[in-house]
Amino acid sequence: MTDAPVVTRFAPSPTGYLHIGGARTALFNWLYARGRGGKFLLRIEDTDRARSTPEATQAILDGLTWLGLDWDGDAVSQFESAERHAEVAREMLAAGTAYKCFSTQEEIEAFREAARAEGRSTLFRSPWRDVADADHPDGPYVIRIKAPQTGAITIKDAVQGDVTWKADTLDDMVLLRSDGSPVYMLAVVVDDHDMGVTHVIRGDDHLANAARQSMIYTAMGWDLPVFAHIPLIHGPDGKKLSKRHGALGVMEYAAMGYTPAGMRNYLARLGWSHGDDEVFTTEKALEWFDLGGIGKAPARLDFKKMENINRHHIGMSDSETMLRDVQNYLAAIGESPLPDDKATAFVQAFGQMDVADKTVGDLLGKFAFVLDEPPFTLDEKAEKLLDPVSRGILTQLTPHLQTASWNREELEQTVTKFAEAQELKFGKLAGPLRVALSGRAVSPSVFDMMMVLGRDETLARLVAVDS
RNA sequence: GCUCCCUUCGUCUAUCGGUUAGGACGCCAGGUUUUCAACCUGGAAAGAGGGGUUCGAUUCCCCUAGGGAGUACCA
Repeated sequence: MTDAPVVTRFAPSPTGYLHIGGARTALFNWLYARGRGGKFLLRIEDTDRARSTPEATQAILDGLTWLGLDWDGDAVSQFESAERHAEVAREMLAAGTAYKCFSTQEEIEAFREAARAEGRSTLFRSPWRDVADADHPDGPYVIRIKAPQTGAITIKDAVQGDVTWKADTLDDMVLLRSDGSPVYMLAVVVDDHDMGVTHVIRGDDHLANAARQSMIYTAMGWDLPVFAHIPLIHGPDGKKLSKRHGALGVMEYAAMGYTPAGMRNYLARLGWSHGDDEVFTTEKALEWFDLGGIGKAPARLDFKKMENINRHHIGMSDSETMLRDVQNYLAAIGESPLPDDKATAFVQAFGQMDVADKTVGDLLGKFAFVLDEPPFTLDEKAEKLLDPVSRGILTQLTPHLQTASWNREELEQTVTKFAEAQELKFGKLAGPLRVALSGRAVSPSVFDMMMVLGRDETLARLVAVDS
């Protein structure tokens, strides 16, 4: 490892929400930089004016924020540096590493068609590459790089290893369009250089671009960053991610009840490994993450595993974090947040109980007994459990609880003894008791609920079912 | 078409020339239980195919097949 401070960046195009693949790319960059005391920058690649929207930019920022990935400084707009990009193209022109090309798009298209028809390479060879200024016509032109025509270009990739292209398979790409606007390939390189980016960690759909980009670095005499092209994420069916199966925005994952901590863990584990470690905190990920642990093959999304990881994180979560996740979850599904009193009740209850659910939604269901207001409306199952006979039995149980001291051991003893005295299996008693306390047929342990509810509320709920 | 990348249980992965190929999710069986879940025990389950190199290949090389990406005056 180098001693120079690490600078990474995440550079999304603001054409939609932050999807799961982008989120993972951002996470890898964040982990790498933050784990080494470096900087994590954000650059919005908004040079495609037609497709870029401020709403999308905001959605991406929101997604990153929800995931817990913070960036250094303000997100910068690539479009705003257009003048600087053009300046570099002109510098290259002056240095002779680029040239003006007056071929029209029609000419180029015609060339390519002919080449295709004859089975030749479709790489365009501009006739203007070596034409002297004096012989230039007075018309629109693009600036093209003078790509090397012999030899080979090798980029060292931290994930893919050395990747080599023969020079004759690379063409003189356009740097500056005829309207004077920079092309993406130029913009990224200039921005990455100007921002001091030391490590470019991005999807491997950019691997081929790296060869082209390296020519610009070389032409300008700039140091190349370390490249790390990570494989894309595929849907559960192994196909490229699409809206049909999981190319959802991260906020939709929030709405499904995944927590940021769970997502970070799952996403980190998808395509990266640290031995056999599966469930780990973000602190550990920061400590362990490195480029060498990234795999080369694309990984599929597995919701079952994601749920499992999420469950562990809900189990590990502290109350305050869990409350924040709950509030974000409610916002994501379009419901109003818990009001203060319920939030407090939730925090208290969560702190007292040892719970772990797959999703925040499931968790909330578990805490319905503390969040819902009695009297409860019972569903069919609950109604069945709380039949008149059961109500009568609960009424007999109440006085025993009245005199019990309120700790879990004694409560268990009291209830168990009572059941024995009534010649009832404990399960027979637990059912009605559960319904009385929670209004539902499914709930946490009845003793957990009694402890959380406290004596007064517990007794009140028992009395309420006495009819 | 051309260029480049990828390929270990169903899935995510470990292994960095010598292992009974390990773990996790999921699945199956059994156990536990106070509902749901969880939990415990056990089990089935993998090196795409073919050639090399080597005393020895999952591991290194080549070919094939199958995936993927790029090939723009898009990003």
